[in-house]
Amino acid sequence: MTEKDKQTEDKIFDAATEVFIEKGMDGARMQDIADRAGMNKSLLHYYYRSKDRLFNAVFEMIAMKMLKKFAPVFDANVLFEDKIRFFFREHISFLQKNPRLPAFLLNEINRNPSRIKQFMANIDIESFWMILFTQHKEELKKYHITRENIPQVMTILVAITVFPFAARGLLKEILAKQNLKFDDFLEDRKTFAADFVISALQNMHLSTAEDESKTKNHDEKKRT
Amino acid sequence: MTEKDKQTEDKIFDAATEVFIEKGMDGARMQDIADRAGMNKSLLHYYYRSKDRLFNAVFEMIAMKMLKKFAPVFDANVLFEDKIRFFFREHISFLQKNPRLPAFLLNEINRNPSRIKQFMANIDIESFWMILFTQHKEELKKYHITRENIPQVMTILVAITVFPFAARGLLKEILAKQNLKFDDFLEDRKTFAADFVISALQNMHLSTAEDESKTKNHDEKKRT
DNA sequence: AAATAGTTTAACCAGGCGGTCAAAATTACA
DNA sequence: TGTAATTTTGACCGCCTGGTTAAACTATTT
Repeated sequence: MTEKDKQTEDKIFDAATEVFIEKGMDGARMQDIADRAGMNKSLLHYYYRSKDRLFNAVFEMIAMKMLKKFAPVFDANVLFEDKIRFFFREHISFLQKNPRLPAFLLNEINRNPSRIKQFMANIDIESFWMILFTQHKEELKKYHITRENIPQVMTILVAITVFPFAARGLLKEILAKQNLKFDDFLEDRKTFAADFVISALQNMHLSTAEDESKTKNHDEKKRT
Repeated sequence: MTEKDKQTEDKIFDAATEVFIEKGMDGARMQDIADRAGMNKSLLHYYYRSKDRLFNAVFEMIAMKMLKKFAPVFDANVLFEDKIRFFFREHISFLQKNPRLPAFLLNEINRNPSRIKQFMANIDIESFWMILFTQHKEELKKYHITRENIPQVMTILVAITVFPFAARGLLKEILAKQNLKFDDFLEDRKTFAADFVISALQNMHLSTAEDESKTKNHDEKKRT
């Protein structure tokens, strides 16, 4: 009866995913998950042994789901600027369909940092930086982006897409006061963010002399 | 003995702040707070009645602490670009001293969205937009930033500063693989982020023709 | 059809939780 | 100093939690 097996096991998994995302590991209740799956609480333990193991299964699946979306960064023969446009368009679209994933992951990682290993076990960061740097060596040089600055830029990219979802409730409310809708905001953001970042990259060498020596200089001159 | 009163009440509050930031509302235990304050658990109820009220006091204080940092945005007679530099420098410095505040606030708001009111009760968003727009009308026009795009830009600013702290554990690990230290990353970010954003603003009109008509014209299929 | 193996259930723990309370200790006041 | 008021304590309570178990139920095999 493997058929029925998978059926109930999946029902548990799906219900657990819902509840864990909604309430978090600490706030979630096994009884709540059982109710939502429409079955007896003991079945959760029959298939997953403990709350911890059930949560880990859910966490692993969500982490993978999130990480998979970064794969296109490795595509060869694509201009850096096109990757940026593609990233913002696709990643924001993905998060529109899964708006609670960022907050879930960030919170659970902060709550239990040992899960970072679980999250990073499936990615090879070193080769990520390598591929990115070698694939776009010329373009990055043109932008005056040094090797040490790549993380700064990448963090800006991720921050711009992820943060609005992590602060979703707050941002919704703030936008509403200006008669703006969150969904319209996101739709605009797909292109605005790309234009913004590309504009910054193309022109950073004009507005700054990126020497460390300049760091604390307050008086700047008027622009051209 | 109002002196001793304040003393123990503050000890409770401080211990509660620690524990709530560390474990969150759901994960925090009254006994844990009492232990950390070095007193009997009943005293927490004597001074704060319930876990809920104690948490609310802590949440309110942290929300205010965070919001106060946005006040300089209202300063008159300061160039927009200088405000941006000031913002990144001061806000990142503030968060370096309070690195867990963003994750705490974001999580608790997501977990219980009704707290948004509590968070926003102390700020007047409408006049925030108004002041910002009128104070920097000329500069924003020069940047080709329309009224509707201001939230996009502001969200980018906040995202760039806050996200690294919300994803602190993860980012630390990622940077370590490139032999970079989180603190150095933040130090660099104070100036890099400012240069990046200002560069973007100064040159967006060059790289884009920001007509609304263009916004949705990418050769993709019609959206919903 | 009977025995076997796998699935689902209800009843039931032990421990931990937020919260209460009466008594003890301390302080304030006359 | 004596007494009233306040602060602090430990013992306690009812409830909820994750988890267990034996029995009931269902499907599979012979």
